[in-house]
Amino acid sequence: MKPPAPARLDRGFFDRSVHAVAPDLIGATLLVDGVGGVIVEVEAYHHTDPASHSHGGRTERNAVMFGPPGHAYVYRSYGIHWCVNAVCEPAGEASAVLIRALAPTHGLDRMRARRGLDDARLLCAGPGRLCQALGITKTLDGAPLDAPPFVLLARESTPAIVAGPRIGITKAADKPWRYGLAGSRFLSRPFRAG
DNA sequence: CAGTGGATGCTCT
DNA sequence: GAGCATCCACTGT
Repeated sequence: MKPPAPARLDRGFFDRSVHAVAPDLIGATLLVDGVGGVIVEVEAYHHTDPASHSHGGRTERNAVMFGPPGHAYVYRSYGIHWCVNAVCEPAGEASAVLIRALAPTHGLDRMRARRGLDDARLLCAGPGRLCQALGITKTLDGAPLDAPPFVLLARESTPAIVAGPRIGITKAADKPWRYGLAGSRFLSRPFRAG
């Protein structure tokens, strides 16, 4: 017997608190046009969190965060990189999970060509790196995660998850809202005691 | 391995 | 005009 195909995550998966969705995304598989891998690192940004782009209210850039869950919020970081989030919670709550690192499993050659690197460990180890490897840009801002070019597959077992402070922020920097797959070689940075 | 600084462009005040 | 949810190259141990 052929094992059952992994379930696709539907929009209902994201229609929960960002603090529930974020750790549940660890171990899920994210693909864009067939290129991607297993999510090993994420960060949660709640609308009541001063570090969240949505904290100051709706603007042109963060408008997608105020829309329905299960969609991609893509923004430009430091003028150079793209970063991708999954919008969570009921529409209007404006919370999202930043996807920070993948363990590459699909389309390694295309990732290497886009990144100009051979080392699999560095292809998707960081939010800007993974967007470059998967070809994610502003054109996917607002796109649903349960339709092409995205594929999002549920994990098939519950992994060991570690948590710690988020990276690269100055506000609410003490909150332990970064989640990672314990022991993964593909994290953007190691977890302190994990 | 740790720390520093430059690149680079858009958003918001 | 300031401030970034980053990355890379370079320095010094």
